[in-house]
Amino acid sequence: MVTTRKLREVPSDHYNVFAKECPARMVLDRIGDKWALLILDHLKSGKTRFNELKRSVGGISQKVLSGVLKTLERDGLIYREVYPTVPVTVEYSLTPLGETLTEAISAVTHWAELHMKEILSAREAYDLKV
Amino acid sequence: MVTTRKLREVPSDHYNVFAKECPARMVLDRIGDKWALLILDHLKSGKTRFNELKRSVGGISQKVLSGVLKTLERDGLIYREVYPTVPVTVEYSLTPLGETLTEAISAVTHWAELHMKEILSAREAYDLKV
DNA sequence: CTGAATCCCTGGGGATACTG
DNA sequence: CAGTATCCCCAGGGATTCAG
Repeated sequence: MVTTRKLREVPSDHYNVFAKECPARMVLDRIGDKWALLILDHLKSGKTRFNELKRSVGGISQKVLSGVLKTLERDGLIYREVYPTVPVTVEYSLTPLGETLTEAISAVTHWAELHMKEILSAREAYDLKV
Repeated sequence: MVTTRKLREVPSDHYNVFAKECPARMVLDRIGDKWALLILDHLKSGKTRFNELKRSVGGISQKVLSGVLKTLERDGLIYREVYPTVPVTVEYSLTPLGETLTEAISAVTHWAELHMKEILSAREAYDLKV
């Protein structure tokens, strides 16, 4: 989620990108945070349980993991299945919608891999000048 | 930029997604924030000056705008051209690299427009159950 | 006009302890 | 096991002012 303090006056003649109705904003808010993409990526390899996810993502706190999972579930991107074993078992997995999203995202990650070096060298060049 | 407090122990047997070398992380950090995508999008329509950008984006402070522009320039995604007029004129525009990125991103924004309704109705359904 | 410098406040998210 | 509840810290970013 992106931080917005007060959301002051937004010129009314201009498409309000903060509105829920802005699709790009909506998706970016979902995948732009520190963890969501990673979780989605791990779920591509199949159903995964909470602690399993926690371990494989690495370095995420329980609070944050459960929070991210909740919003992803709310948006219909992942399933959450509870099995009444003892102790309880919960499995997360991608919904069809979630799968199409990971495919769309792969365009960006692919771009990233392809152009990483250019970015890195651009940074070097920039830092030298400064 | 994503917030990371201390970057504790990350299991060493696991690909460190926080490392600069993780391309996805790098790009997401660049476009995942509140403004970068918007700016990139506005720049698709051609060279734009600072205040022009500020107005058309709407609601962004000068400090933040100049900050985002700086990191985008540093990563080789936008050009910054200074004309020694008086008062000074500065024009920003996409580099070829920046253009390819906006194209990659469009896969996601297109997905967003396509599936927005599904997400919205998933939210409604979820909120009813809770 | 284009920023840089300052001050301030908020909420994301880390650590830890506790439940069903 | 799978979370919830608390506390706390700090970087992002808003508002405002100053400068080349």
